[in-house]
Amino acid sequence: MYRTHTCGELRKAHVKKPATLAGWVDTIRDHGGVVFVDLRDHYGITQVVFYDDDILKEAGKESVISVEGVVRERDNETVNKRIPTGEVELKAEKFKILGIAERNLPFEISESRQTNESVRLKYRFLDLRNPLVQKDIVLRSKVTSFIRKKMEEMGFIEIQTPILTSSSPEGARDYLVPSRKHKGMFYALPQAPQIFKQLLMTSGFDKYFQIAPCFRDEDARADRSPGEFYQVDFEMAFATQDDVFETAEKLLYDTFSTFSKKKISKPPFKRVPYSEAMLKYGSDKPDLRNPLIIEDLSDFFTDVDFAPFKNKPVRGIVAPDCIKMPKSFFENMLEYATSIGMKGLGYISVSEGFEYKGPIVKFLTEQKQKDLAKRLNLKQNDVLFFISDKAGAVDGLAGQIRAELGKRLNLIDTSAHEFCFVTDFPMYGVNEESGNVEFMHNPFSMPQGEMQALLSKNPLDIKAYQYDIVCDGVELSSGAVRNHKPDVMVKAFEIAGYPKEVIEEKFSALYNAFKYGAPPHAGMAPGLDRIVMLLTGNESIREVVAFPMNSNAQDLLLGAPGSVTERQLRDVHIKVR
RNA sequence: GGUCCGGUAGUUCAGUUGGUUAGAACGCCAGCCUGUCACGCUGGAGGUCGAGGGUUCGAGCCCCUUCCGGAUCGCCA
Repeated sequence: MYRTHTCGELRKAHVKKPATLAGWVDTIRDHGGVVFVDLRDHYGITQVVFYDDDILKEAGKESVISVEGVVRERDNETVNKRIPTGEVELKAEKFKILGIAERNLPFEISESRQTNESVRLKYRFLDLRNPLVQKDIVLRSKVTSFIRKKMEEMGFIEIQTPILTSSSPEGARDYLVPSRKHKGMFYALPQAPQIFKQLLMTSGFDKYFQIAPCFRDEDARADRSPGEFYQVDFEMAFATQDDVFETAEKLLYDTFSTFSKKKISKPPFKRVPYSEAMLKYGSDKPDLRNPLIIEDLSDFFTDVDFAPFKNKPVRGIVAPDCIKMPKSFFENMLEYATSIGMKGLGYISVSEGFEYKGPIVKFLTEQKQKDLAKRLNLKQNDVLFFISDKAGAVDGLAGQIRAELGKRLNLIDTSAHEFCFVTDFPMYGVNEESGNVEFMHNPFSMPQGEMQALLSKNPLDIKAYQYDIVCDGVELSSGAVRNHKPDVMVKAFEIAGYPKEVIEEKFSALYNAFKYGAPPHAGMAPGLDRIVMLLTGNESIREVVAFPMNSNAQDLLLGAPGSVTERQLRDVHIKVR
């Protein structure tokens, strides 16, 4: 028998009883004649006492041992209040080495999080021994299990969809798998189970979900794994956008309030139309914990003789109490503005006695100053920042300034999680290079107004039943009410410049299925990795993945991607140039 | 593919204006130590300063090329 108890288990009640523990040697404190060993396993740490200081010569730190002994109460002065087992210790009588560890570890286990990431990933099995690293993976498991139960409670059934499939209508680059039996043909790994879940709806399943692996061959970011990630993918038949929102609210509110100590925004989550999000927050994934709001001041400057702003899109952000900030704050903000491509960052500060100061003031008449104060409800000690650029860029820049001001002025309430739905995404947009009308997002979303809108409206004015769920400025997922009507689909594609044949060829499965009677359906797919990332407060998504690839899409532990044999290549009819 | 930041001991980092034998902490090794809990004390080993080239009497430091890592834009819901 390797153990009778785990290393997190022994308490005062076990005193004087025999026990056998097994685990990793965490630290050794050798006092000559008495040796203290912290023995660590998945469940915790227990102190083991040896009275022979030669006994551990063989097994150094991180070796795996099994120790038989008697549980003993610790003296008052020697109780360790920092660990749950700290009131007792195991007096060792016999021990066995189960797995010896090399002496020169690549890093100290307890400090692995401070170690260079490529070293951590190469020795991920050691990194994961760090309880602080392991606990995030454990939390992920609990969250996954909770979500599964929650979805089932709400009447969803989990169905696995194929991993070896063909390309899906998402816009990313596919991972391709060459076919052995069909020379020159390829499978694709699913970017999402999009088509399959819509086919399930057409097949008569009512509420589907899946903790689904998704594969996209695109570059990584801090909050985006390269290659693969998991979505809580769900779809509902006979459902409206509001039905989906209600489900998402229940799922996310319950999950977050169960696993986070922070304040969670209560359902119903705020609905922010896309156009409003872009104007007020300068982003389609606004962080609502940031109280700053962007104001459109373009019309205000039409009669002001200041060339950089006159007849240009102008945005303003009022930063309360910002006047107290030192000169360096304004210099640093200007530096930041320049670094994101702005030509400058004008501002007006409202100092004592409502006196306006700042580089822009001299261009404003007294009346204009009054108008501005009234319009923006300016208060003493406010600073008003101006952002101006061409129409396509100004919102994004204002959004970045808003985020940066929020951060530097410490305005973001980090004790809360704020959810919102961004709704009413435009169906179409204009490609800046070609000038052509294109699908802005998923081409399979239902246009608002359906056929009538497609026939009568300017394509650029047509909105889609397409939405995102955003938490703290992190996009968790997008979703949509799907277009389940073949004729509307044909027309929608026609507007984006695709003939009917394109649908028939590239998306034949869905198109054909819908010809045999499809229910209206809608869904979304919150990213599991991002949910866990928010819940654990990690900046990097790699902290919540057991075996993540590095940002260059390599698995440093197993060595993927790696080369294969000539034979393997021949089997799948591949010749590498 | 572009931009920015970085690469010095096993790990995390310091390294002055270009100037003697490149340092610290932790880890490792040896010795001492019977109540520590990140034990302590004494001593020791450990370096292709990412690689290549250049400037110079002299390069960790300056220049060029290149490789690697991270962030970010493009890309991606």
